[in-house]
Amino acid sequence: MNLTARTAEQIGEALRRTRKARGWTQSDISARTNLRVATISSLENGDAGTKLATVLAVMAALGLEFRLVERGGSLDIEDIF
Amino acid sequence: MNLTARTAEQIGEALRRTRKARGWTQSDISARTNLRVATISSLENGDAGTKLATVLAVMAALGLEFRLVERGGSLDIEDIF
DNA sequence: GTTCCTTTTGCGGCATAGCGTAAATAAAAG
DNA sequence: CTTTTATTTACGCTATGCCGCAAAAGGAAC
Repeated sequence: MNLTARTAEQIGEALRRTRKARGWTQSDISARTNLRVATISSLENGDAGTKLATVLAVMAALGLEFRLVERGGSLDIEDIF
Repeated sequence: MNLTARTAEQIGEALRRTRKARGWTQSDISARTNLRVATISSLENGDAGTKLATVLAVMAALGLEFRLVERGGSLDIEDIF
């Protein structure tokens, strides 16, 4: 899974793929975050107007965290081994 | 540098540290992003209401990108070598 | 002290996120 | 196919981001 993101579209895609990998629906995320399903939908579809708080809530629900890395920076160890 | 972030405060801190490491001012970022200095300030101080577009613009100006990784996930290769 | 640069805070304004609710599509299951 | 579930879109609403602009506060150097 490539979870590198420089755009809202890439973040939305990564969140949707992670959610599906967990076997969850947008409704499940909604229940865990108190965000509306419509808000999750908008985020997954790449709305750059989404608030940081919303992104972080969904990330937390999915068990994800951010790493801020240099563009073209070090590879993740799992990309090698 | 630990650039792992789960909160707006951690993202703001990481952005500020990266900016300083580049020897730049908030005004420099402002010029590169067309965001106000006040907006950069707010973001660096951990305002979770900041829009994703704003975060991404500052990240791009700093030459950074996101990686979405599992909490407690794989280490960055530079943490080993 | 003063000067200079940087960061933070405040104001009025416009644009829009996220809310509740609901309906309309889309996709999956039977 | 029909039924069920999932996702998207729309309405009116309140809250707030970001804007320009400005002033205040903080920090470093002299």
